[in-house]
Amino acid sequence: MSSDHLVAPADATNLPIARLTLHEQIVTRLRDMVTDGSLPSGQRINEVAVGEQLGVSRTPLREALKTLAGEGLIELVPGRGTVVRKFTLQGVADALEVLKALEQLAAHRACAKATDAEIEMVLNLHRRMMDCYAARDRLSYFKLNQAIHSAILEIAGNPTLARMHQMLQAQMKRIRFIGNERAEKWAGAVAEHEAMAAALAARDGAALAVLLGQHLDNTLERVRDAL
Amino acid sequence: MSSDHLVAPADATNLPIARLTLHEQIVTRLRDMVTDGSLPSGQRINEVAVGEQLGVSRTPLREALKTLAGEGLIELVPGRGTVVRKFTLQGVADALEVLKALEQLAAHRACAKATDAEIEMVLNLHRRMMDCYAARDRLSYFKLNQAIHSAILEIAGNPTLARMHQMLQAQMKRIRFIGNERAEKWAGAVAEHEAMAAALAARDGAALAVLLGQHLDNTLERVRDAL
DNA sequence: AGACTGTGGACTGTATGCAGAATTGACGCA
DNA sequence: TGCGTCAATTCTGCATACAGTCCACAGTCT
Repeated sequence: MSSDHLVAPADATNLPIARLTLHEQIVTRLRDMVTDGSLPSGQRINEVAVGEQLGVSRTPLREALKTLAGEGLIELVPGRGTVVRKFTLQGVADALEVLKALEQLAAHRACAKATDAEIEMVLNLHRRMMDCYAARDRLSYFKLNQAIHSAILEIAGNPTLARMHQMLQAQMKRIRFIGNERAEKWAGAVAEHEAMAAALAARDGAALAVLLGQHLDNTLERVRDAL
Repeated sequence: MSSDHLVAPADATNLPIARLTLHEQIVTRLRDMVTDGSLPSGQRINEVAVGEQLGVSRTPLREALKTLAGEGLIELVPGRGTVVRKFTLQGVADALEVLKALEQLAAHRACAKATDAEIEMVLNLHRRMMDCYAARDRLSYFKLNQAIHSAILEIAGNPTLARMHQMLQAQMKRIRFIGNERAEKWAGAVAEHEAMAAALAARDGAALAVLLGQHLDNTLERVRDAL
């Protein structure tokens, strides 16, 4: 047997291979199902039905539901199971307010400590996002948008901050997704992103924080009638 | 039979009786066990052992562990179970930084919209806490301290904000508890609380935010050698 | 007719059982 | 003595089984 088999194949990274438990996989699947609407908000989740649909037993499914409840995506009603959380306008406003505080903190930190390579990476994401806007590719735009915000949070280098942000972002994902449907709203968001990219390139944390704040304030307006 | 038996006994409230699932009870028990140190940080959790200790089977216990993992109190290691999360100095600093952002947001909101009764309620907690300090009752002081911070978060009237704050506060609880052991540190914290109470009484959100920020910055120093 | 009560089915909450991965400790070897 | 290997044991991950709760519908009584 040639020793080639002992070295990593060409496409392998050196990262430890992902050891996903069933529980974790279910968590991400359910998160996606909430985002894409196959689990409508307010819907009661039937454990046996969803379990069969995903091909898993109730045990890991229930564990996943507990995790998602901790993230605030669903709610546990004792004796009556779980329902997908329903957002009121006020609830969204509240969440966006917290998101704003977190992202502004991240903005200051990120601008202060980002390497040139990291900034270039974000700007690259931004350019690709703009291409998607030009092509009116809403789904790709949306994913890159989230990636940019997450990247800034990563660069800030505060794992706790990143965790909290991800939780909130997951909650808002569904609503934001339906939010940018109207063309003029989308255009507005794009303009804001241009300004934010410029502030980041200039490492102007204060300016970036202000722009992020405005962006999120406007987000509330954009998603207003998506409820 | 006298109709007296049909009315509620003297000590009964009219609130719906708390329907706690086993899962929820286990969550709070485990949280306490992490705080009081009976589950030392870094310790690997043996499901059968802890299950027997609490008198529950592994299923609800595992569900509780998933919840706590979502809160960041413990970590799930695939194939190897769960361990109580270990904090580095940097990790605590990161968490306190986020806590600061959240509490400052809450400070502004709370000062803006609190009723007189709510402010009086917090000031009352504060006075009771000072009594505990005078009596050197560390445990009661500690609980009232947490209660004050939580109360301000409640008054802010943003459930999402309150949720995030509670998660972080739960993480820091253990460390803070060992933090105030030295008398001079305790005195410093007390002085800061006096100033914060005054700012709240004056409904000066900006001042309260600044004071909270300093308080948390100092908290980091106070807990520094508790790691 | 309307309201209340009892019963059956469905679903959640908890316990237990089983298979596979991980750890420990002994043993052999250098 | 130190290190690597391998087997036994322990523990986790998942599935299944059982028990208790909720809900809807039908029957009964006023």
